[in-house]
Amino acid sequence: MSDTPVAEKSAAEKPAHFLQNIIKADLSAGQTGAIVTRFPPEPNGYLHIGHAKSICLNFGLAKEFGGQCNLRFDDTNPEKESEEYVQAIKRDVTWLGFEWAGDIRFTSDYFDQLYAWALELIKAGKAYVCDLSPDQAREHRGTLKEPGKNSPFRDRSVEENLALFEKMRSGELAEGSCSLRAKIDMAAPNINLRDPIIYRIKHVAHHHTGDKWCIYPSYDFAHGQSDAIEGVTHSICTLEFEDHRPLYEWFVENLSVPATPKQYEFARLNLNYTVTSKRKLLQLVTEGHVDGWDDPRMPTISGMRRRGYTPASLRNFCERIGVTRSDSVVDVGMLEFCVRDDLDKNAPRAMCVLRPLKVTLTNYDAGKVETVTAPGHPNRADLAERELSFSNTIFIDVEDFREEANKKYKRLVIGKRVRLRNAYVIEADECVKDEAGNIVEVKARVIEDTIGKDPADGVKPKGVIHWVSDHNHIDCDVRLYDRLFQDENPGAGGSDFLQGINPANLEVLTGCKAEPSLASAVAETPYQFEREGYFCLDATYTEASGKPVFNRTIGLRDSWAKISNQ
RNA sequence: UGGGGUGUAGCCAAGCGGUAAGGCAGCGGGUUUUGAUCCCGUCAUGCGAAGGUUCGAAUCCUUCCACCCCAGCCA
Repeated sequence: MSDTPVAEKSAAEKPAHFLQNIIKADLSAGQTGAIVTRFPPEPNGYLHIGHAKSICLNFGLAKEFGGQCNLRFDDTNPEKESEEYVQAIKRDVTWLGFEWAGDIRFTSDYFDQLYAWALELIKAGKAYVCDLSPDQAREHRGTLKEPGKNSPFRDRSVEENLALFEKMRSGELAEGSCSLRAKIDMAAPNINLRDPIIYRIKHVAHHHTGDKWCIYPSYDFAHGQSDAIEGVTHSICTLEFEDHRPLYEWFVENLSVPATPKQYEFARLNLNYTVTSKRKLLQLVTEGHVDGWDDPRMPTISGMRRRGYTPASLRNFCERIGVTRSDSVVDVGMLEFCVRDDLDKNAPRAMCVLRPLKVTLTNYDAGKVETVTAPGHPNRADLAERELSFSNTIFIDVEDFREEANKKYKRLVIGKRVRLRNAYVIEADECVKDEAGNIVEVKARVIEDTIGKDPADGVKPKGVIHWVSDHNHIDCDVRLYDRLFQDENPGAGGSDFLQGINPANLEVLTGCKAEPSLASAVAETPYQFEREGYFCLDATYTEASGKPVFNRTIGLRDSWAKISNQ
């Protein structure tokens, strides 16, 4: 699946989006040689589905146009960042199927150069050390409608600024006591141009540079220059950075950078019934609403991987939703379609009875065991067949038996026949109940010579159900995941997004019975449990419980649910 | 008129002056040893609104409306 056994549709017929058009134009105008893009996450959390869109875009564009895409950690704020996140991000990008050009890059690798450029700005009279406190700086900044006021420290001499900046660097000054600002225009209608802070004091160790620095460049001062250092031609980010573009360009124009990268913005991905803000995801983890960043209910890449989503399905999803500049909210149904689409084509089939009901086949010899073979996939001859043991005691799902039912119900009913998938047709005679009236066993008969053929008497079964034999099966637990949120837009209108959590987002089933082929299941590799959905062995819970635990990736499309609910 | 953006079906999205692609969802039907898959059909007299230009406008012009982003020493 991750390596696309069934080819992903080529994008040949898909119309080009605006970034592809821009690149085509740049290329044909000789505007650029091979393009260079970059995926620049800050290592302050785990990657989620929204990042997947950015990853597919940046790496996809580089691949499509024969260029390269770098992986750069935008690590300018050590307070929130950590090595754990760096490792998780690398793993996720790789898992998604992408390979970055050369070594991993860190913005912090450029701190020396960035510092030199700050000096350059000071010497050119284009930056100054400002002693305003954060609160005072805010007051001077003005508002959205009113211009700001110049800082009283704006006209310090180059020499004084140089000396002060050196004091900032050497650690003599306290955090917040001053900052380095670019001297642009306090009356600019674009607030980002009102003398933005480009270096601040943080007496914090950095996960990558250790204690070397106690001043750190801001995002704005680091990003464009880092792009220039790496020769990035097309620096693609999300719409909220649109207002930063003039500043991005200001630095590129006013500094002796080796290249002139250009910034382009696209609309970030929004998915209904889920949240993708790092703050909210972090809260779900820290408050224990889920079991961790890789909980299968999380929209993180690691969560989706553990859930059984495949790299190809995620890539296909990102391809289908398109790339535009208009805000939109994609229906999760679209994601679910892509997951099912890939899994249906590639997942081997197996049978697993989630809620077992014993069926005794009264006309089948008690000691007899027959081996029946079943295809690995209904239309994939390349997937290995599996062997099933058929005996006189089997299990079917409680949902697949009723004492009586109308014609719409195509499963086992007393006096009626049903096909056991890959095996015999059986007919139910009676059921046994406990004192509480619960059905605990069904007694049925096997219709002779019906493996691979219809009953000789011409009475065909109405439906097909799955089963597992008592003689040979494995016991397992199954976790049925549903959407984490029941609200389409959790937290809408300023409400607490946690109120939108779906209380039924997980149902743990114990005592499930799976066919023997599942004993060799490998974690995170998908199976279709026929008539139930797609499942994969969990990567974490297995060892703890002693029994294998299967995660439901997603159920099959279920038109029966519509019929039975009406 | 603070600045910057965006409006095409329930959702995503093509279209760039020649008479509204495609996908998801939905609906109807067919095949089927998975109520799955697959296949067929159907789904905008309409492009945020109103005017205007034109033989012809989603595409050009004007005005208006709605929504999103920006006032971290976060990214």
